[in-house]
Amino acid sequence: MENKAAKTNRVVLDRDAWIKGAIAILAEHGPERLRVEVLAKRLGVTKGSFYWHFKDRHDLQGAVLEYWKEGRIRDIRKQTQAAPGAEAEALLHTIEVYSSARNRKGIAIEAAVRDWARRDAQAVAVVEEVDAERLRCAFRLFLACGLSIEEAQARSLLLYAYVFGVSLMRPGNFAGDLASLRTWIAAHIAR
Amino acid sequence: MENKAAKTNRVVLDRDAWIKGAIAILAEHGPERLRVEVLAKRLGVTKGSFYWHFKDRHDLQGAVLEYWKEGRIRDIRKQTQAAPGAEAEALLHTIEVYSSARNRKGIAIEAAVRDWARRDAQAVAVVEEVDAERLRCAFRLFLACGLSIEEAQARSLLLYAYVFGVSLMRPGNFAGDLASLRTWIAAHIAR
DNA sequence: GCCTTCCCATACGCTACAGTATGGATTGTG
DNA sequence: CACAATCCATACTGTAGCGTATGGGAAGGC
Repeated sequence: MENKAAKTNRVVLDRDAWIKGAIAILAEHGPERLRVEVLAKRLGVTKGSFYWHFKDRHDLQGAVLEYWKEGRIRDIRKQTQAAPGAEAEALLHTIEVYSSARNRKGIAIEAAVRDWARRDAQAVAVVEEVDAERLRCAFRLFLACGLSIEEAQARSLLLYAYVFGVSLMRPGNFAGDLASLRTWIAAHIAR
Repeated sequence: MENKAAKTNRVVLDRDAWIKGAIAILAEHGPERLRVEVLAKRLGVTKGSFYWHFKDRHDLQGAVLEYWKEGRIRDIRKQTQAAPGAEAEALLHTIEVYSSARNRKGIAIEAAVRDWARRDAQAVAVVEEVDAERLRCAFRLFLACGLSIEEAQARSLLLYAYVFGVSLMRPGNFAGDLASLRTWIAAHIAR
């Protein structure tokens, strides 16, 4: 028979599908709520399937962290690559991309992993690697803009910390025109 | 008998003791791990005591949030009060106090509450009130330094976001002399 | 067609907690 | 001393979730 996928609708998953589902739960409910049975129900299977693909819950957690780390490192490298002479623009672009709220799910995952890292050594290691890579990328851009090593370090740390801060706070009704504030700040950091 | 408190060592608690114990758990293990029985064991009693002081777990959570909010608002007002002409110093002092890692437990609680606010409406309200008050306090200082309303808003947002960011990331071995970087950044924000 | 491999379902025991019911001990008050 | 109020312990039910054991259906190799 050539038409096979018609009748039973049997769901067949691979490790990657489990990891992506796990990350969705991570974004919505945090690392503490990442439960095997809940995830299985979300994917339309039972946990009998889970324990085929993973040794236990901890196995899944490690895979999720690794997956997230790879993606973040790929992303920051892509965002900060700049043609010679265009480093200043790349800096502003990076600030814009990472501090804007349009990437809501990404920010939620980021916050969840960071929260996770307050109680799990493996998560700590992953977060530190990602932090280090992002700082290096920003640092290189500032250096290419002609700044001294010290100032490049200081500005990249300021940039990174600021971007994190805004993503975690709730400016609410503090200022009428938040966008123009952001523009001012980005210029002040990157100048 | 006049000497009574000798034998049984009976532990007697009030609502406040439960709240403080709850905050300790919050700092160490996060809001998700704030469980009635665990807290009771930590305090050396059973949950029979808990349900005398509190209606249920949610009742405790609300009390914890309220307690935290009051403390944070008191603290930021105290830290940002400045004699006329000393506002610039007060700004640097505020940055120093809130971004230094010496207040580790306070930062842990802060992070836990903020994490909590990603899933609980009541926590959201509390965090927003605290954020607003802190932004107002910084804003007033910048205004007193002679800045325009717009720039005062931008700088207070930058200050606040930066302070948050550093408290949540792990600079690790990024820079040799982190302290001097911080000094540079503080000056750059407050200047 | 048959058998092995792959992938998932079902059923089970176990632990951690939330909340309730009830009784016991201590303290204050007349 | 008697008695009520206060505060905690014990025992119970019910739910959520982890991990395991085992069986069953689907797909491909022979």
